[in-house]
Amino acid sequence: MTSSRSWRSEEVARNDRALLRAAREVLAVDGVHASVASIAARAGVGVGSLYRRYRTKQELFQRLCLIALREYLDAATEGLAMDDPWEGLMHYAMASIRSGPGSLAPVAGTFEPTDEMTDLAEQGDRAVARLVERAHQAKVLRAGVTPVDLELLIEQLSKSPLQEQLQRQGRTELYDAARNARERVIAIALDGLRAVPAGPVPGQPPGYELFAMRWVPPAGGAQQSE
Amino acid sequence: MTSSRSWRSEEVARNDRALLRAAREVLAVDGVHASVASIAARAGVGVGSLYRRYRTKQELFQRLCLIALREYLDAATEGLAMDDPWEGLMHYAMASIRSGPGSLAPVAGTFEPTDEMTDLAEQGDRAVARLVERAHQAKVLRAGVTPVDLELLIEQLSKSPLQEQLQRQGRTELYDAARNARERVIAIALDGLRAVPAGPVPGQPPGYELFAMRWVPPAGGAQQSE
DNA sequence: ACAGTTGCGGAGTGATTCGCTCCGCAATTA
DNA sequence: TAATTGCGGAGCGAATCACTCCGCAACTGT
Repeated sequence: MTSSRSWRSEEVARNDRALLRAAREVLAVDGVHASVASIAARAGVGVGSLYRRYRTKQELFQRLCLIALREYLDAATEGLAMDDPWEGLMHYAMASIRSGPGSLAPVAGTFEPTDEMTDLAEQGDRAVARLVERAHQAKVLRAGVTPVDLELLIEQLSKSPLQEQLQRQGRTELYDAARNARERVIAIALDGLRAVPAGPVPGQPPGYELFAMRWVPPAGGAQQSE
Repeated sequence: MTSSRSWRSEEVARNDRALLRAAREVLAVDGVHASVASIAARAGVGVGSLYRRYRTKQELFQRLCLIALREYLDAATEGLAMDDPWEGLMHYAMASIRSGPGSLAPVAGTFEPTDEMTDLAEQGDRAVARLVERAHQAKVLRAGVTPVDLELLIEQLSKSPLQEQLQRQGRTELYDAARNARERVIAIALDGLRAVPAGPVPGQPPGYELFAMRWVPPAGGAQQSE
């Protein structure tokens, strides 16, 4: 069961990645009530394959949190490794938003964290504190902003209600527009952290259909998962 | 349990308000899967009272959306009535965040909107467009920001993952700190819309316990609803 | 004082969905 | 061809869902 030469082990790994990605997406949309069936369906595997890898639903979520914490720490240390204080801070923020600790918020507090998890969290917090302090000393970060402010802002930006609704309704034709719009919103919000005025808003101005579509039920009838 | 000196009509109105408020809160936390039982419990009434006022769960949600749309339009027109373009814009943004159209996003698209709803939405959109245009002409709004950018930013800020988790775990002692922290985050993010640099971050710097508590399960054992 | 009215809380109900198990099957190996 | 291995998903008991119904308390008219 360890390392077999060349078998379908690569498909196994691929399935596992798909499973983790699907779990994070479904968790972001459905919250705590996310069902294992929908996770497996989104990953394109059967529930049997899910339960062969994770003995229970909670075990899968724990693994997810552990991975997110690792990405969180990595993002912070990478940011610290950068020379420019502001760029380092933004690297951390962007990566942290992307890895989505915010989307894991519904799971938080539902199980006792392992020692490894608390350890990773502490290391990450220390790195972020240094990141913030460095940016303050360079006068590029707005005065008064604390690490907690930054983390809460990141969490606030982690979710994407618009993209969630789009994928819930299966309107794939608007995915690109939604992603562009989301990047603009994130850029605007993060620029509120700047001590100096920001440049122009990046990307294309979003079309109006993104906002207008929200209230009308989907045409095709494709709702929920698959 | 119900002790009122005069006739119950005032209790009826009070129950109705509590019902609507509870519905919005539960909807924000649980999404589409919010159960009527949890809504009634949070409002402090029985499910029977809920169903006497709203024939079905969807009818309650529709009423909720209608109210949110009205508040949305009111906020925009009030903002337009103000003399200062930036203050008017911020008044709209704050009020819109508070009334929480973003927390209604999960319901959006699950039913056909009534004529009154589309009408309110169109009026509101026009008012917001004027609000944005006026702010641009006064050079107080960052160049390139469109009404859709603004609305999506507002939606992004409408949810409060931290407060949701706190109330899910029943940690009432941190409510004030969480509200303060949330106001700071909102202020920071909205300042990203400014053309000119912003002042200091309002409120007290948030304590670290707000972020540290997230991963440990609640001590008392009070979880979920009730 | 007392029958009538009104709105209340929540136990009960059938249908649905949940997490999870188990098994037939196809693909791979020897 | 026989053995092995991981796969998808039907199926299971338990839990939860939206919703109904009824006994009860608060209040009114006479």
